[in-house]
Amino acid sequence: MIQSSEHLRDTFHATGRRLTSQRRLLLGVLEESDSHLDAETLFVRAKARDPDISLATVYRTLAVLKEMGLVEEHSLGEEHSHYEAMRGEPHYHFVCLGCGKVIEFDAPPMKQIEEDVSEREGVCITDANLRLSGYCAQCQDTMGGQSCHGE
Amino acid sequence: MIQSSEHLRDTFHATGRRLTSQRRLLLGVLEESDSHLDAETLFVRAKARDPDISLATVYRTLAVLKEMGLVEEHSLGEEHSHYEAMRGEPHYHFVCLGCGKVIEFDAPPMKQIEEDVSEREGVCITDANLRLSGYCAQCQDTMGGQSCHGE
DNA sequence: GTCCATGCAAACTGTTTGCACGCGC
DNA sequence: GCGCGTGCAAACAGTTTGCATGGAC
Repeated sequence: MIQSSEHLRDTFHATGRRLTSQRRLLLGVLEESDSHLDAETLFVRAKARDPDISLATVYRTLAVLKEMGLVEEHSLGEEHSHYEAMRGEPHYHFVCLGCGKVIEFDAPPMKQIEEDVSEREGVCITDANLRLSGYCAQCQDTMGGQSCHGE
Repeated sequence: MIQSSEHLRDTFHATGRRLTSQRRLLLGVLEESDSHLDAETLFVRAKARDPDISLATVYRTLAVLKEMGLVEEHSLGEEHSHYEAMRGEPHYHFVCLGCGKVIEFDAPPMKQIEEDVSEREGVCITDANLRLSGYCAQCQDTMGGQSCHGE
């Protein structure tokens, strides 16, 4: 969901917010980085360009961007949150328990699951979060594959 | 995965661990409770029966039970973790953003998704975590349904 | 008797907040 | 200039850890 600078300003304006240099910087770092950043990493990378930016601003900005739908928050490693800039198509994550690598993928059958659940339970679904975990190809090699499945 | 007391002792023994009264108590509370408990709630309920139990023991025990596969950890409310006793069949969760209610459901198409991903990406999947969020039937009524979907 | 498990309190991590100043508009 | 956004430091919540004692086996 990368936007031109003017459009971006409007987007902020529309909700009574201001487009500050810090917010622009943080959005930039998020969009440049293909991977999923945690707040600390985002802070470090932003600080490299603006040494005065504070961690509190990172958290506050992430909250704002999330509220505006420009950024998504994930609990990938169970521990702390990771954030990524929205790029339109919904997608899900596979996390390698060996090396921490994250693979994104789409899963068309999810539509079906959502429909089933929302019909059967009478709920309305606004968000779907799917996280698979296991071992990536490299890690399986490294470990001799003994970690794959319980059997 | 409810076990008899003797079998339970063996299960602990097999990994060089001991079956203490606290561990038995915590497992009991987890199994009795149909819902998903956070550490604090589990602590309070356990404390009602054994006023001397400490929160640290709750956390240490949960870590052990998780490692033994007797208990599962979920990040349901994004904030802090929830735990539930394993009951065999895998299942997924819907969380109501309005009232926090959790609905469990099964989703057969998940099998297909797992196969697709593991084949396409060459990974081996050991765990699948699916969390849908939205609004339950009651909350939709209460709010006049204006919260359902973006449209 | 050995050694794991516990209780307690202090430490730690990730995140949030109060306040005075600064900057977008 | 008004008011949101910022930096800083302190507060906070959830979780972990060091240490001496207690209990399982």
